[in-house]
Amino acid sequence: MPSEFVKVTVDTLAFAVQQGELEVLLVKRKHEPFKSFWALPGGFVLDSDKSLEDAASRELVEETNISNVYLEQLYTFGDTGRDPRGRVITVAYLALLRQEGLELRASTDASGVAWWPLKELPPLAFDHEKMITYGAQRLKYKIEYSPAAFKLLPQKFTLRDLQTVYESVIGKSIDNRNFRKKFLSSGVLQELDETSQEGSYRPARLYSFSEEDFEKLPDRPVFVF
Amino acid sequence: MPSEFVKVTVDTLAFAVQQGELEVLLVKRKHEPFKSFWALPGGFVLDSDKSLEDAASRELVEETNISNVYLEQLYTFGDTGRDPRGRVITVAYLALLRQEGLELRASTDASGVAWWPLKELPPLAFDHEKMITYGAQRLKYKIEYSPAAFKLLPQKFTLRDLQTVYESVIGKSIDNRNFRKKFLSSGVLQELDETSQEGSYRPARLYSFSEEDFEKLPDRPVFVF
DNA sequence: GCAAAAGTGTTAACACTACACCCATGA
DNA sequence: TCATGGGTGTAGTGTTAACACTTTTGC
Repeated sequence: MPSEFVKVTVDTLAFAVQQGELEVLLVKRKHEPFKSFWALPGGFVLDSDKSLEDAASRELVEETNISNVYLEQLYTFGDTGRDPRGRVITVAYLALLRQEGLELRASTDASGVAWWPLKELPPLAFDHEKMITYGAQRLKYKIEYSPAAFKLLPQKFTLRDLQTVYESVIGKSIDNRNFRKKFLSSGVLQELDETSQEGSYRPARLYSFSEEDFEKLPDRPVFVF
Repeated sequence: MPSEFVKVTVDTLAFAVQQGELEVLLVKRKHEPFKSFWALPGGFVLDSDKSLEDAASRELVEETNISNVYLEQLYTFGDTGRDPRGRVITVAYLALLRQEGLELRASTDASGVAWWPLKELPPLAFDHEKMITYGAQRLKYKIEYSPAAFKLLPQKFTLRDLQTVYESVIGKSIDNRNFRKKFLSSGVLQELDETSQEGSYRPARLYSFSEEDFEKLPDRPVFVF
C-alpha cells in the first residue's frame, strides 16, 4: 500500500452543563486497544461520508444515539504514536448540547456511554485527555465572543441559568449585577411572559436567545488586546 | 484496500504584507490535475513525518525553499469532490512571513513560485480559492486579539509599518493617533535607540515587539460580545 | 415570618472615538 | 524653503468593575 494512504477518524467532544458542572460525553470501549477505557465517541471516515462533519455526526448517532446536533470543527491531531496500531489522523469536532431530553444508548461496540464531569475524568484511551483539555480551553474562549452559551441551554432559560453556564465553562464566579446588566442591555435576549418555578422561593423570569438580533449587532471594535 | 484508508495532504497558506498589500504564496503546477494552475504549496503526509506540522514544513521547503517558519493549524477540508482523483483530506496550515530575505525557489514539480496579492488571485487549483478566503478571514480575526501582526514584520519596525500591516489585513484605514496611543500604551513595544531613514523626510523611530511583556499582560475581560 | 433565590443602581476608573496641526529631515 | 511622512493632545462618550440590600414566593 502506498505510504500516503492513512487512516482518518473523526471524534466528537460533546459538552454539556449539568448542575453547574461542565461535562463531556464518553463511551466505554469494548475492544482492544484500550479495552474498557473510556474514550470520545468517533470512528473512521468512510467513503460514503460526504463530509467530515457528516462522518462525525454519523458516528455520534451510532455510538451514543444522539442526533441532529450542531457540530463545529475543533482541531486535527496527527502526531505519530497516537494509536498503537499505526498512524491515525483524527479530526476532532465540538458539539454543544443540553443534556435534558437526550436518550443515551451505547452501540454494540461499546459497553457504556455516559456524561463525565471534566473535573473527574476516568483514565482515557489514546490521547483523548489531551484532546478534551484542548477542547475545554477553546470553549472557554469561544463562549466569550460568540453565542455558544445558548447552545448549552434550553430554548427558555433564566438569567441565573445563563450565568451558571458561563461560570461552569470559565471556571470563575461572576458578579450577578454586572452580568445581568450586560446581557439585558446586549439586545440578544427576549424577555418572555413566563417564569420558572423551581422551589419555594421567588420564580425567575424566562428569556430566549434571539439569533436574528445577535446577527444585527455591529462588528466588535478593532484591537482587542 | 479497506475503505477507511484515505489520502491526506497538508497545504500551507503563507501570508505576507508587501507594499501595503496582503499576499499569499502560490506555486504553479507542472502536472495534472490542474496542470499550470496556481495552487497552495503542499503535498501528501508521509509515514516519515512525525507530525502534520512537520509534513507542512517539509513540503514548504521542498516546494518553495522556505524553511523555519511559524506554522499554525488552520482548518481541515474533507468534503468529497475536492480532488478529481478521489477523496483527499487536506489539513491547512497558516504561516505568517516577512517577505524580505526569502529566496523563493520552485521545486522540480512546479513551474513557478510567487507571491500573489489577495485582491488579484489567478485561477486556482482544487478548492484553494475557498481555502484562501477562509484563511484571510481567520487572519483578520487573529490579528485583533493576538500578536500575529509582529510575525509579518521584521524584528525592528516603525509604528507606520505596524499600522500598514493592520490596515492591509483588516482592509480598512485606521486613525494614526489612536493607533499609536493604543500600541505605545499597550506595553508590548520596546522603543529602540534607532531610526529608519527611508527618504528625504523625518526618520521614524524603530520599535521591537516584546514577547515576554506580551505574556505578562492580564487576561482580557470576559464577555466581549 | 422565614428560608431561598430573584432582582436591582451608583460611582469611579478606564478605554475608545473623533478630530487637525506642527515637527524633523534631506534635497 | 519645500515636500514628505513622522509625530502629537484633548474632550466627549461609552464600558467595565466594585459593591449590598430589597423583593417575591412557598411553606
